[in-house]
Amino acid sequence: MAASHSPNQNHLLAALPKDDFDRLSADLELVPMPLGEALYESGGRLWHVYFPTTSIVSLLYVMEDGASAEIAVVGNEGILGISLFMGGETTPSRAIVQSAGHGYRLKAQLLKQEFNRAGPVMHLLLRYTQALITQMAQTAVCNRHHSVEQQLCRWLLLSLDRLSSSELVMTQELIANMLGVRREGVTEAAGKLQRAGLIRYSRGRITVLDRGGLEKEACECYGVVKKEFDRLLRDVPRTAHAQMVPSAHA
Amino acid sequence: MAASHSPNQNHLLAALPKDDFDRLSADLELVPMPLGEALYESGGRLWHVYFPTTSIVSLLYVMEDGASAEIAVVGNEGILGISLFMGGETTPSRAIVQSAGHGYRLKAQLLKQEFNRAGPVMHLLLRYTQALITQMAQTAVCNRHHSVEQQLCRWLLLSLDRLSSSELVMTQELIANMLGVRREGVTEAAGKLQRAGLIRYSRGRITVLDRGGLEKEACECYGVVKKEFDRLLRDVPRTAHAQMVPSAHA
DNA sequence: CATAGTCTGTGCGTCGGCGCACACGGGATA
DNA sequence: TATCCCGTGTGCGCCGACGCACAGACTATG
Repeated sequence: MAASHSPNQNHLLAALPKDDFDRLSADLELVPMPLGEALYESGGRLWHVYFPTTSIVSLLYVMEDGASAEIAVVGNEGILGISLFMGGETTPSRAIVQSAGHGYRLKAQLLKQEFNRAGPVMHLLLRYTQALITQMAQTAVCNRHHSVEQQLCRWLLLSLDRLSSSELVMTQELIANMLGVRREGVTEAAGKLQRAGLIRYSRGRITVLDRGGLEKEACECYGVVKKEFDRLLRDVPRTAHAQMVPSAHA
Repeated sequence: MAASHSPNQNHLLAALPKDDFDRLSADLELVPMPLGEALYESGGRLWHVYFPTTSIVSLLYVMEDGASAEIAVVGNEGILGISLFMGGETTPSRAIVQSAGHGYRLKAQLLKQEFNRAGPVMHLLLRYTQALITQMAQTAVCNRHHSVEQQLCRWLLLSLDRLSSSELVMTQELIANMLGVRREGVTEAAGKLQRAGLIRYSRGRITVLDRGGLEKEACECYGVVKKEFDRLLRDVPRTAHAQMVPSAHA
């Protein structure tokens, strides 16, 4: 598919003031982000930051015994690699592409320079980080108190918000890994949602039929996080820079 | 007790370059932080930031139905009110004093000014925030996968690290609220630890007898977080400013 | 010393999630 | 078309945590 790509598809990039954006745009590199790719490994160095456009990436913590849990999800609203400008040179989490698509990447050094100008770019990045923190915290509470079914709803909604379509390409096994629960638990919860007419799925394709219904089934965690993202990133000007980066892809 | 107080007891303050510290020191106000006090309410505005010295504060998320969970703990290694400089004017979490003591507070406006100088103070605060993020993320995973007993051990160790003594003043009921579990669950876990000779307690006083033993019982989460804090805040110069703020307290 | 209030111990029944095992079936491949 | 594999459905037994109820036991207070 020769769909047109533009950095504007990423909300953070789109929100940059024109001159900041212009300075960076030549160095933005369009990259495909295939399902399952690991952008960062736990403890690894950060060579690039990524601005997803049509992909979704999960931040995972993996434990010694192999058990894992998603602590946040990043899509076209955000950026991957915050620990770069927060000060640690490495990231403690894994970043795994959870929904294939594209994104723009930027050399770590360049983003750092930009951040250190201490201007609008910095403040935008910090606000986004604040929103991400909220998501992590809410995930912690959700893990403590809510049922697999509620969490599945929350997770589907978070993914939906970051995609243009209402179909997710995603096996139950993968979802289980993200949520840190059993695959069978997901099967059961998903079955319930399907019988209720909220979703339909088969072999790795999930279609959301009734978004409102999902929201009612989900725990409050989804709403809290969404509201905070909206609040923190709402009043940033959606500049929508006119020019397109010469999309140097296959 | 006329114990001497000094801003140096807070690691972040102690790590400030001398001239930055000097600029702030006159505005640092020593305040008592009694057990149970709420420094921030969820959604409230931040009028001050706090640098605990001898107290410990928990960041809690409280849900609609009243259930709660601690997402991070802040003691003399840190600062409360990070959302101030991250960009949100409000904080989404409650901050409750979990262990009584003292701390220094600073008017929000002043810290913001300092942060906006975009110098060492800013970088120190961002590094600390990065460490805090790690703690939150690890808490999320811990909530998902670990038993009440393991989490209790982790929690005791985190508290211990932030106190000079090995005695915590803390009822099981309170601990249960922090961990987001049943009080009876804490009773059971604590009983087990006591029978194993790791701790001793009665009516709100917990004495840690065998720290090494606790570390063995705890899940890896404690170690991961501690290591990351050490890594991120290790190489900050512990300047230990000579002068004392005229401690204007009762 | 008596009393009240708080903190801790303990014993239920219940339930959600886990780990395991295996059956079914659609899609791709040969 | 025959075969294999992967994704999904389902049925166990098990265990940890929950909710509830109540019994000691220590402390503070008058």
